[in-house]
Amino acid sequence: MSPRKRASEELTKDMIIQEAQLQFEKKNFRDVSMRNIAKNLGCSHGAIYYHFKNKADLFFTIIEQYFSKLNKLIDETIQDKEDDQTKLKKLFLAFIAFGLNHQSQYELMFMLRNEEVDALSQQAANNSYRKFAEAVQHLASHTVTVADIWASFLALHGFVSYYRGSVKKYEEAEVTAEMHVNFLLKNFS
Amino acid sequence: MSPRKRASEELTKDMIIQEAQLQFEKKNFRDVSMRNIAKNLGCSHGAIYYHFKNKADLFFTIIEQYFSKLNKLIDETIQDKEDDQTKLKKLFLAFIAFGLNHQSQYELMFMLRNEEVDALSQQAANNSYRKFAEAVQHLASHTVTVADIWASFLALHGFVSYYRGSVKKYEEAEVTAEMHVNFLLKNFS
DNA sequence: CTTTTAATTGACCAGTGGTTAATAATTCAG
DNA sequence: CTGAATTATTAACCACTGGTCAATTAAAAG
Repeated sequence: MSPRKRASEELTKDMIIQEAQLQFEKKNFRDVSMRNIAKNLGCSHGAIYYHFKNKADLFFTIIEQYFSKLNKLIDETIQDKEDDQTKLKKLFLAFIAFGLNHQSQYELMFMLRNEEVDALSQQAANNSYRKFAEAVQHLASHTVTVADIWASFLALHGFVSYYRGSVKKYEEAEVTAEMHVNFLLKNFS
Repeated sequence: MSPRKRASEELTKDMIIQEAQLQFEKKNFRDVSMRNIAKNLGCSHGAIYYHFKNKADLFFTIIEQYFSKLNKLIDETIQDKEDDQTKLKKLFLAFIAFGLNHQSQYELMFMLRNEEVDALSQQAANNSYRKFAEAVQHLASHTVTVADIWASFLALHGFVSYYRGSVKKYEEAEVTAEMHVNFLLKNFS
């Protein structure tokens, strides 16, 4: 009946992002469907494809904010007024907390390999890791090898990868997380 | 035309498992479709559902073998004729090698949470972990806490979780794997 | 006022896992 | 040996998925 809406009802990128983000907070990348986003926005799913190339494109746009969020988190941890050892511990725990409190996003950021937008996503992930690595280097008392930093990152990643799914929020895994981090910190003191 | 095949052409559980396994070696759980399995078997996909409750059921049947394989791997490592420290290192590397050489299977074993058959799969995973933990306990020179064993498992899991997707075979990540394991072993000597 | 451009729809494609009535081959019982 | 019960299979169907595209209409430009 109306292959174009009135100006007041027109769709914007922001509206789509907002709705997608809303659902993305409670559902996996795979469980959020373009069709359902469209339905909640009161438009056809085809309309979304006018604003975004594809699903990966839309969700990568969302994910970018979370990369920034993570980067900011790393920066903040370094600037804390505490001793380096404490800060290092906080950095590790903060990463885990981020991963477990943004599980759907973390999955897309560090677990899924998206054929399409992968290049961009990969770059952002590398960038975040670089920040992480610099922070560790800076906070570790003795000189640490890049290998050890990478190993500790993978270990944290392992924790998040495992507890996502068996836990809804970081708090539920807090105790175990601390033990995990203590294990890792033995190598940085 | 023929709602039942001649006895000689009848479908068996084994035939289905074989074909599914074949595809599962090269494709994800998600990328192997019941319909394609059926096509390659020359039957309709509905027929498979006569033999297996659903996709998860079929694939869990396959996965069971891989849990056994992993368990055997752990046992074999302990029985090696080497010093404990070497065996511990080999155990860690063997786990990584298993994960990276059976990526699709590893995903289903330790990464995906299957609503349906999850109880069984989870149990098998716990069982394998128990074996792993016992082996570590036995091989570690000093007494180690269960927390440390769990932490090291998660760290190995993190390595596999990361390198799956960026690597096709363990060999491609061998060097990095060794560094990762050395990092972990510092806590067990 | 007309033309151009931008945004939207809805039908469509090819694919997914899963269900089920109908049916034919096989097995079982008398 | 025959007829009934059982078993295995098919094909049509359901409700989804991501994605494309011609047609259409609102708005903007000339």
